[in-house]
Formats: sequence, structure tokens, C-alpha cells
Amino acid sequence: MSSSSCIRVFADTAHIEQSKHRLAAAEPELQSLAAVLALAGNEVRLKMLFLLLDKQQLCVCDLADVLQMNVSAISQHLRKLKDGGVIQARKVGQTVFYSLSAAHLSVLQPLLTPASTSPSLTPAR
Amino acid sequence: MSSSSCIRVFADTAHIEQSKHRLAAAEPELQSLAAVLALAGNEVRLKMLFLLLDKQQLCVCDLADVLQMNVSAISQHLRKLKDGGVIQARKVGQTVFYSLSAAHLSVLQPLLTPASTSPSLTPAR
DNA sequence: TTCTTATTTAAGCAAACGCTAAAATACACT
DNA sequence: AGTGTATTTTAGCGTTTGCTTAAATAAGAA
Repeated sequence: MSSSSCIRVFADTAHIEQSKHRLAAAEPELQSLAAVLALAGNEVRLKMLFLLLDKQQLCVCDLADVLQMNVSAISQHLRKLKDGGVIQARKVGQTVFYSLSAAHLSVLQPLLTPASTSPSLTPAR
Repeated sequence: MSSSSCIRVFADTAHIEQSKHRLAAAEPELQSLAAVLALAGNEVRLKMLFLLLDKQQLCVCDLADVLQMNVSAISQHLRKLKDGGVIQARKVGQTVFYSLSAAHLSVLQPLLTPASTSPSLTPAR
């Protein structure tokens, strides 16, 4: 039934079929996980998330200051993070404060606060 | 000393400086973490990692079969993962078996096996 | 209202990405 | 040697990314 790429005599078709099914079952989760990881997989955006995890709330120009980058570039990264549901915006006057949103935080937080295994991402308070 | 993007009268320069220092300290780790996440942030590659976590070892054409993709495309993704130190290759005859390498596994494994919190990525054996 | 300030948006562009198709390499078998 | 299989590599191409610059919104302050 399934078209093989190679002619493996001893290839176990059973295992391959099993993998296909497991993959199909996990597909939607993997898809949304990949989207979040793609967002966090950019160094600038990962730094933003790191800073937001530390500071709760930061405005655009704070981030621009800390990251030493163009305000426009920062704003565009923030937009992507917001569109991905990773952060949320709160406007206070003319300044917009961004903070981590609950969604996907369970995947991001352990990455940026490696508990005891990896030593140094969380500075001692 | 630090050039501000905005003229926030009540901006606390102290906090900003603090963030800068924390960021500088975490920078190398964030950089390598971002590299790994960028690799995992591609849906095809994330699926590969998911399958390798489940099956320990898979050859190129197995992956091509399961993912229903061109062998060449698969091979190119595998190369990126190998270059990033995420997987390793073992050649057995003419077939090359790929498996997860120890490096970075501590960050990838929890993503793909969400323990108890998120329910369904790990199918019941 | 006019003048700043904070942020977003749009346009442009170089670089990176991910795929396809084709050629190259490597290994086994006869 | 020659044939077939598994994998990699190369070149090409369309798409996406991430930045810069400039213009557009939005909201205080004079």
C-alpha cells in the first residue's frame, strides 16, 4: 500500500506504519509547537522572552534600549510574538507594555529557567 | 552613558541597566539555545525529532517514507540537524542510521514528551 | 491646534530557507 | 568490471525572513 523510497528487504513495514500513525496523531500538536519554537528560535526574540520572563512587563523602547536595536525592528518582532499568542499588549498612554501571555508559557518557561540541570540561565536574585 | 530610544521621564534606568547585564550574562546560552530552537522550529525537522525519540534510530529512507517527502529534502534537513549537534549518524552498509545525540537532548526531550501537564504527545505504549 | 513622543505600518532589499531535479559518491552484489 | 541501491551534494528557484528607511497613527503637552 505505502510507496517506499527504498527497496529495503529487511525493512519492517510494520514499524513504519506504526510511526506514520503516531505521527498523524501528534501532527496538530507538533504543528503548533513548531510555530512557537520558530518564534523562539530567533535570537532577538528569544532574548525578548528572556527579558520579559525576568521583568514581567516591558515597553517597546525599553526593549530597544536593552537590545540595542532599532525601535521598528523591535516592534516587528513583538508583532510576530503577539500574533503567535506568546505575548500580549497593554496600552497605558502612548506607551505599550508587553508581557508574556499564559498560552505557550508552559513550553517557554522551562527553556529559559533550566531549574537545576543546566546551571546559569537564571541569575541569583 | 546609554543612548535611549525614547525620552521616558519616569523610565527607571537602573532596571534597564540591570536587564542589560543579565542579558549579557545569559547571551552565550541564549545564542546556542536559539540555534537549537530554530532547528526544531521547522515542522518537518520537529517531526523527525519526534520520530527519533520514539524509534531510537531511523535511516534516511525510513524518514522519507513516514514523512512522505523527497529523500533529498530529508537528507538536507538531517544535515542541518547533524551540523547543529542534535542528531548523529551511524553508517551500516550503504544505509545511514540517524539517532538523537546527547547534546541538547535535555532541551528537546521535554518539548516532545510533555510528561503529565500537556496530555497527548506521548501515545500510550 | 501645533508640537513632541511612542508605536506601528509600509516599502524595499539582501540574505537565508526549503524544495525540486540532476549529478555525484559510496557501498553491495553478480 | 558492471549494475543497482542508499545517500549526499550541487545548482536553481520561488518564498520567507529580518533589517532599514520613511511615512502613518495615536496620544500627551504647550
